[in-house]
Amino acid sequence: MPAPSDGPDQAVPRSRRDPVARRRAITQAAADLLVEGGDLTHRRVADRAGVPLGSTTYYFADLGELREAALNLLAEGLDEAFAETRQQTAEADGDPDVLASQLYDYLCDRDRLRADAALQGAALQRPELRHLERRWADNMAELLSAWTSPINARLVAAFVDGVGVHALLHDEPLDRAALSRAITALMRLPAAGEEKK
Amino acid sequence: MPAPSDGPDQAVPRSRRDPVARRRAITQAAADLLVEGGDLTHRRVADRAGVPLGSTTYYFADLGELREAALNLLAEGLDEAFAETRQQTAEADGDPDVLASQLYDYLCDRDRLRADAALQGAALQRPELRHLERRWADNMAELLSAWTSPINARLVAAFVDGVGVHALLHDEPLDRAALSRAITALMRLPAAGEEKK
Amino acid sequence: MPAPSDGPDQAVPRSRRDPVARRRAITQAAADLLVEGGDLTHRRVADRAGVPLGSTTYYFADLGELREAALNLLAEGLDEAFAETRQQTAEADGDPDVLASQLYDYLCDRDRLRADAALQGAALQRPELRHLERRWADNMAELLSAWTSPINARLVAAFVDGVGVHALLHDEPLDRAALSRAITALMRLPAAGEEKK
Amino acid sequence: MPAPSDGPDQAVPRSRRDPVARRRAITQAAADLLVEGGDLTHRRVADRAGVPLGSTTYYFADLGELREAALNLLAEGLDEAFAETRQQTAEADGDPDVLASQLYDYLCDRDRLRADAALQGAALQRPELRHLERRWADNMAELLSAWTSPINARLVAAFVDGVGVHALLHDEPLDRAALSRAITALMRLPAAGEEKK
DNA sequence: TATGAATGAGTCTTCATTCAT
DNA sequence: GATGAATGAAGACTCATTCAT
Repeated sequence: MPAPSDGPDQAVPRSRRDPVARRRAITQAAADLLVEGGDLTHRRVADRAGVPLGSTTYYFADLGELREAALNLLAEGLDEAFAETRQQTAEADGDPDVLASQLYDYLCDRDRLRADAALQGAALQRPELRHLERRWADNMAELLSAWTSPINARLVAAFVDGVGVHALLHDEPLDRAALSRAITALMRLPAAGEEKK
Repeated sequence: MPAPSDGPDQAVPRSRRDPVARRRAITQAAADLLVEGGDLTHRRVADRAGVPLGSTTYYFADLGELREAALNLLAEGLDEAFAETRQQTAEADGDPDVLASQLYDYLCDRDRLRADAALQGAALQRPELRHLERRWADNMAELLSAWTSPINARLVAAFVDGVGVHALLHDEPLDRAALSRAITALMRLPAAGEEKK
Repeated sequence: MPAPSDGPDQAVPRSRRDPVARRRAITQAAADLLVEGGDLTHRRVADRAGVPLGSTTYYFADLGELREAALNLLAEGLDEAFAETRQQTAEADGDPDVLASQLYDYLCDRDRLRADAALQGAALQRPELRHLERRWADNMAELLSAWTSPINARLVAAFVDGVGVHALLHDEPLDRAALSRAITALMRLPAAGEEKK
Repeated sequence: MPAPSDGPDQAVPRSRRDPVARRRAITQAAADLLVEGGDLTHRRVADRAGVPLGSTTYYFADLGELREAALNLLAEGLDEAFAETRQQTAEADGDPDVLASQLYDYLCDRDRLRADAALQGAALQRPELRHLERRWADNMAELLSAWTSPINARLVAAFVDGVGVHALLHDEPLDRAALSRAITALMRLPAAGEEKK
């Protein structure tokens, strides 16, 4: 994925004596494991990453640190995806349908969904990791803040989260139109006081 | 819970000689542990339940079975709470505000929220346990089906789930009015085709 | 060592399903290791005791607890030897020569000396174990207190300790007469004030 | 210690490019660790000395060698202190009080005491290191040999060792007068044969 | 010459599970 | 029926040591 600036030399052993790549490989393997929902153990990570067991403890002081790095990687991946979404919605100049469409795409990407779920699970279980999940919520709120009130933005963010989990748990396909309608409705919710009329 | 329905027997040491109570105590302890987010181990369960270590393997073939029983207990607890909610909303004769109010109460009960999260986490991690979480969604859908379309019911269910997780992860208090508005809006969403006008 | 009350059955497996004996065997093995000066590890203890690795952690929560139990065993052994010494010196009705003789015997028993050194080493390295070593010093002081002032008793105790370590470190045999003279002299030391005459 | 006797060279980063200083820093760090009673590991030594991990194995073939060097350093330190003591006692022209006073000072210096204990512990545990501890005893014997018989000198040496350990293990302050009396008495012990009269 | 990366052996510890009693 | 003892597998982590650079 990163630009292969290997130069013209050999390109095979990859990661031997390349601390950055090695660390990354380990982190990535841990992230994969997390997404797949299995337990995170040094052994499993090492196997998955194709590195000797000792490497995992060489690069990370303890399993918690490794887990955090992996979750960070996941969060960064989501951030990137998010930046793209923002980019495209910005161009749409406030059309809720475009936003709904973007979110629909998000909800169809099960890998992303599972990454998010992993983040959420970690945050739920370990309070000290809550900031990772909150990042996502904040991103969402920020994205929406251009188009609706902060409070509505939060409702939409919660809604999308809920729908994401539902998508993972129930396998009936999502209905794009219904989703679009729901998002539009939530974004148009009146503020307190101006209820109804 | 401990109604002393011992019958005319002797004064036994409580739950000794009462396999059902013992099994229940173990299951409950496991459920508590699950809600608290700790690892589930025979030892911890036995300690928590105040029973000898051997009991946990005597009553449950293996840890998976014990976990499932505990999750079932959790699900039952939620079912019960749900039945109550349904009861009260039924009496309200279709007033969305009453429903919103009920859901608000649900979202304020962090224990319930955490039980739900535990269920969700288990379902997310182990596909064979998905039915447990789905139960909750089905309950929700059924409750709402009297008042809105099935599809909207699902949207509301997802929304409530999402808001629940948000409540656990972010600690700002929830705004009852906003929630009420959102639920009402989602329930009133037009079906496909009757869009807009 | 304990009376073999095995009954008429088999007498071989010894310690199978005999928690007391097993615990004792483990403790003894650890004590032996300590006396020999090697590192104390679960594996080594298990090997030495002829029990599976898991047993050592089953009977002792952690290595520290095992070490303490082993040191206690050592201390008890010393206590017993001490009781005997006291017994015999008591019968001697205050004859310093008898005391010196006893101490000489003590200093010739290298096993005892090494047990003492192990205790001392542990106490030196881990302040929380100092009470174990102090026990020995207190015993000594008490034994001597019948015959000399407390302060002289402490001097003698320290002297005996020092000679013990010397005996371990230097291998020339000890001179019984010199030792006897030294002890007698230390015990007869005048108290402060009555110096010389 | 860091007298900048760099000579006319350049301003190097301190000890970089100065193998001797580096080796010494490592040895010193190891000695400190030994005195503090902690485990001796390459990592800990490197950290303490502020040198890269590799240095510790670069300068010492293995940990045993490093340990021995550290113990040697400790022994040298004691030797130096000893030389001073000898110097001052020599000037005192045989006054036991002066000697007792010197020993008292020694016993009040807990750092020295702990260095000695470390040496003793090492010698007790590893026979091949016994010469290190013996050095101290020999020094002592030599110092005293001018004033008393060799055998009495050994008794005094053993006594001082014992008192040193006592000082470390029991925290009541030492009584200078008693100590002085004891040393004097031990030094004046008659040789075998001339007992009493 | 020097050093950070690397790794496999070995440490403590926890645990599910089995089983004798 | 019940339960405490027992144990081997596996987990986290530490480290001496080796070696590429």
